[in-house]
Amino acid sequence: MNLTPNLTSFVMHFGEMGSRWGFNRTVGQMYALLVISAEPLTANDIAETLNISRGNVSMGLKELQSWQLVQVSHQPGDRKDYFRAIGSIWDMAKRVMEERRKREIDPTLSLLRDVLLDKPSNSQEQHAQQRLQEIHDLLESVTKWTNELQRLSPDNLNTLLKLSSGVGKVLDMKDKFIGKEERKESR
Amino acid sequence: MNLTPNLTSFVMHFGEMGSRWGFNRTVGQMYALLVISAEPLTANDIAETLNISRGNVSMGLKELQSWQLVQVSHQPGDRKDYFRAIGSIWDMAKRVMEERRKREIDPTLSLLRDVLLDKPSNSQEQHAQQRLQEIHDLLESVTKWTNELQRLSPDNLNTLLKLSSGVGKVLDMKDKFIGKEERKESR
DNA sequence: TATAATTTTCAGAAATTACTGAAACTTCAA
DNA sequence: TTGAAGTTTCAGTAATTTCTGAAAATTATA
Repeated sequence: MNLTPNLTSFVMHFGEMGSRWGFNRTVGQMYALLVISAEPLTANDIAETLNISRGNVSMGLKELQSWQLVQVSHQPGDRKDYFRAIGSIWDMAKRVMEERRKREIDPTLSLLRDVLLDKPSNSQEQHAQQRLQEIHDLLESVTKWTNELQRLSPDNLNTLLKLSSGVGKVLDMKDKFIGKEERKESR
Repeated sequence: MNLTPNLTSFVMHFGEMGSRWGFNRTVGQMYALLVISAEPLTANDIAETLNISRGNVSMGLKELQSWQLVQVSHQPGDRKDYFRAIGSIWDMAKRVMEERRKREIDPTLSLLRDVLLDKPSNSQEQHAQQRLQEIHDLLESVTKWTNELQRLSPDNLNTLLKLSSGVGKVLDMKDKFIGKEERKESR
């Protein structure tokens, strides 16, 4: 397959950025390619278009599948595997959020929990634990948020994102609302 | 300086995670060390405690300063530089968010803007641009959100984080509320 | 200004990570 | 079964990143 210069530069750029997003250059390129492609592609299409080895493509696709960012599909009467990027932009965003949480936050959270179980044995530990507790609490809140976001419908996600300049407003709403809800519930 | 086993394991863990968070192992360890330390440390303290070379510490501290995560300070009558992690957990969280946005989102956003300026020259580009437009819009919203979050006081950030499980509720109510607010404002 | 204390730089070594391509494996159809 | 079409694996190599340590630079003090 041949890409226009414009699209090539996007694909290459995504490769460069790849490392900052947690996968390597070629995986980034492969994903970009799949995202912009109207049709599903075979591993060979990808290897050719990007000029990388067939073996590398196989490994890269495995990685992308582990992120649940690409899906295999098949064409009738053709036994090759065809790959495409999963669903909507929201699906992608959710998956990336989820995977990064798993890789970047969960392990630390679990270590922190362990460390915080021990009683501090001296003033150095005493002080350290205070900081670690703060980090723990923050990460735990972030985790809750991402869980919550996972559950929202695309519609609500959209609303929430567009609401940005209204974070202040959201906070205001919360007071009134939560207040109301709680009063209602406790009645 | 000597760390208890517990703290050592935290520092080492932070090193391992470092790469997932955008800096290398030793930079991660250095930061962890500074975060849990009650007193500011000299570059030599750090090199000794972590068993890494003085030169490496110097480069690492530069990196951490570029993230604005550590500050230099001085002790009267001592010309050594002392380093400490910046302020509160919120300061840290904000800085990390900000830096990651700069490194992970901004460059892509700017490339996307460029690519989207060109009129699609064929149906391949046509389709690609649609997807790119979606990605662009999403990233732009995320950017706005992070800007908004930067401005919030620790108090409000706290409230917002704690709100997580209520996001759904708030969104449901949103229509009524935004309606109400706007009516109020336009009066 | 000289020198001692401290920090930074950077060339090369070490460690890590990514990539290739040929061989092994799997799957399907005849 | 056999073999053709396709995929995966993985040992070895290439590329990249990180780290060291000695030399250069900086800064304060006498």
